[in-house]
Amino acid sequence: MRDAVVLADADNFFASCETVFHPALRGRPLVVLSNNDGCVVSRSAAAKALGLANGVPWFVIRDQASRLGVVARSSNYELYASLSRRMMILMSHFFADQERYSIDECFLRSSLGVIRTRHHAAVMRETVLHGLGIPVSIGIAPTRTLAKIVIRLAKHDPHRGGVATWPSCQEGDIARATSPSRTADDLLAQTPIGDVWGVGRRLSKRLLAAGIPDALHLRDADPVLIRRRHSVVLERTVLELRGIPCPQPPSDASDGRRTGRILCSRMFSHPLGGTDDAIAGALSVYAQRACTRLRRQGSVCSRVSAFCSGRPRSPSDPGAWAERTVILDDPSDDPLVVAAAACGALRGRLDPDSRYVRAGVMLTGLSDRMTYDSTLNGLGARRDDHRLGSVLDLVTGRYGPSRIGIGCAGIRSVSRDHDIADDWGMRRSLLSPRSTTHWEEMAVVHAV
DNA sequence: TCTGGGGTCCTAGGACCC
DNA sequence: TCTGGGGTCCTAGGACCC
Repeated sequence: MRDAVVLADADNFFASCETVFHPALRGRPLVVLSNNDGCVVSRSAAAKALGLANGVPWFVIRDQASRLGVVARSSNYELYASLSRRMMILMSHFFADQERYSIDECFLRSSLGVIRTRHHAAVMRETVLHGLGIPVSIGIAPTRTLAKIVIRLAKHDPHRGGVATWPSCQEGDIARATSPSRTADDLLAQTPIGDVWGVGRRLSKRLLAAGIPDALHLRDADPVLIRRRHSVVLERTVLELRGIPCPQPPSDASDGRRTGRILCSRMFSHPLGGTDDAIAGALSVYAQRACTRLRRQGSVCSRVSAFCSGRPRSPSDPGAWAERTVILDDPSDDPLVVAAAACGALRGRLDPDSRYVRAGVMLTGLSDRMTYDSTLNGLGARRDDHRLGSVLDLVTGRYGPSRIGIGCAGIRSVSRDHDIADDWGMRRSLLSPRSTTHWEEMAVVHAV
């Protein structure tokens, strides 16, 4: 008997999280906004029913939305990350080999057979709904790509109770999913090519032009030809659509798993001039955050890149852009070293007449700290810096990111609706309480 | 006036090595 | 005069994901 892929994906995750401690919001049109309250990134079912789209700038629809009684919230990352962790832990008890694919979805593996897998999945869904208040949809299929397709039925067909299984393996073994099935073909034919997992805008245009308008046509395309004309990635998608699993390496970096590079970048709450000291302050803060992630995954970096970009003034104007990479003499995870490198990288390279709207720090050339420490270079490098980083981590973990910092990122004023600084930091004017991560914002329950 | 952030993999091409 | 071949590693850029 073949194993089944179980895909669990929270419904409208950010919007659902907002209702957990505010049950009065349930059923109401609700949108969650990106950083700086920029654009819509999550919508409740009622907001979707009103025709509000994802990705729309908030200032464009604000008036219309308030007329329609839509509630808006700033992104409350602390709350979402905390609820995500709890949701993942709950689900990890039901099936093997959980892989957290993103903040709101995970893949699991079941060898229980189709009927028991469905039952188990339904219990898992109820457990998360009642234990956490987050609705989750579940797709069961022989491969990830098919699970991604069938989960749409779970989300949109209310008769399915939030769980959908790939047609043709309803009753029997998951392996039978590879045998021909009218309903499976119908489902593939109803899936536009751009909705297939791994096919983005560019690729779907090319495939449409090549006479492949939907998932069914892609499944029946010649894999060799697809590989030659497109890529080995798309060839794998063809095989997965045929029910043949093509394993992918784990992609998730949470829980300290290693990633290949670390990027920390943000838009400013308002444009900053090229001579503004605040830019160095921002780079220093981002460098320290990046170092925290670096230490969490037990790595050191050998390259520090800093960049700063301006807003285009016209469609033909690419906007101001400054970027430089510094190579460290000794790979490091020391916030002092990395912040100095990031700030130094752009010193004197910013245009005084330009207005900048975003800055970022990227760490690359990552290697395992223990392995590096044991090399000849590592033995020669100063290693007494670990303690500073660890202390920063401890203080930040306990008192929040605004209470301690080095250099330009030193003591800053603290306000709830500005992430770190009162000048350039993220604007979050519609932030809900961070009920699970901040004592002073804990939910209050009244007994009557 | 205002439009997110952080990852992944693949490919091509150059440097380098034996 | 004639000037190899096969491998690895690294990087930049493109496409995609949530």
